[in-house]
Amino acid sequence: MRMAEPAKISTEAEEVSDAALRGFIGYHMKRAMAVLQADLNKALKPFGLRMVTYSALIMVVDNPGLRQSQLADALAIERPNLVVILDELENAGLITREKVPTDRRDWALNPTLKGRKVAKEATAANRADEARLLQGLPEEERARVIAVMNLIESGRGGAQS
Amino acid sequence: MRMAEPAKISTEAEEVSDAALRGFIGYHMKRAMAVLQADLNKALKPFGLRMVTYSALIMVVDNPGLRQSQLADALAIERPNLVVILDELENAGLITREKVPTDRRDWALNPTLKGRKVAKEATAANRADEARLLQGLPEEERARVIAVMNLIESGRGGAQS
DNA sequence: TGAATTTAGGTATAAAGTATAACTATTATT
DNA sequence: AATAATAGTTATACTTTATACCTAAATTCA
Repeated sequence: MRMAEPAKISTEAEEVSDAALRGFIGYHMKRAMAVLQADLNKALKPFGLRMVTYSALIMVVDNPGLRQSQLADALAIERPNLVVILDELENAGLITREKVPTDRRDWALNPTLKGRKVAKEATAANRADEARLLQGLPEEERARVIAVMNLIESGRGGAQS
Repeated sequence: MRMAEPAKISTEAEEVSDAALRGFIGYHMKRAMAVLQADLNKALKPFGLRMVTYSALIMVVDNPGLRQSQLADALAIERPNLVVILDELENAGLITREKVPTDRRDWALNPTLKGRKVAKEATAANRADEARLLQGLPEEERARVIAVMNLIESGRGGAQS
């Protein structure tokens, strides 16, 4: 057997290719999410909202009276993390937390008038932003993508050990 | 004008609906990404890799000799954050950092034999995992989703202030 | 009933991801 | 030669996400 020669080491990489990674749908999703999230957060800034606080606000507007743990479940957020999000919305005067007489452990979440107004305006801004990002993608195509996202989401947790 | 009566406050939310949020493609993407990321990380654990370290390893295997800043650009990672990722791969014996004689500021990244082997195995695991998540989604549909992800990614940064 | 358990909201804390400023060594510019 | 620019790095901070634990209140059940 010959003496080991040093392995041929490339030291020039003219063209960097991510072709292998592009074979994965997750790679594309992660990159697209980064752009989308930065973009939406920019659109939400004028309303003093982030993506998470926007989502929470919309849920409170659409489901007045819901409890924090219901909201945490619905948004797949851990309860401790939801606390600061709701603090933020409450301090901004967008929602209220009110004791529930029938179960004094609970707090009912309700939107304020301002909360409803801001939710409406922020939703319009978000829609406009997403429409711009999708650049006239046909609705049918959009629905198809959403269906695949739901398919992925439903496949939760089945990885082999 | 009448005295303000307390607004009618709902305190029972039987069914929590996220219908409004489901109108946004970003909402579905975020939820799907959370599942996909947790799933892939589980699949990568046996190899001592995370999603980021896997991506970096694949890039080094496919582009031997590339520089750290090229890699940072390709993966859209900030240089300082890449350092610890490469430390991790180097400490695991999967890649090497070698001084480049022609420019002594540079470090050329190259995979070790073990790195190539692990990359191959981890890629197979990832592919299997993604296939399971997509549950036999036709290739054409998959390509369609990727095209939309690329469309979103290309729309970077145009939000109105 | 009273004791143990569960649940809701909250605090504290940690790990991971992401971003910026600034430093050293080296190379390029003028 | 002086200045500027670049590669890698360190330090740091902010955000996101996760876990353990605490209290008050309600529920279970023996």
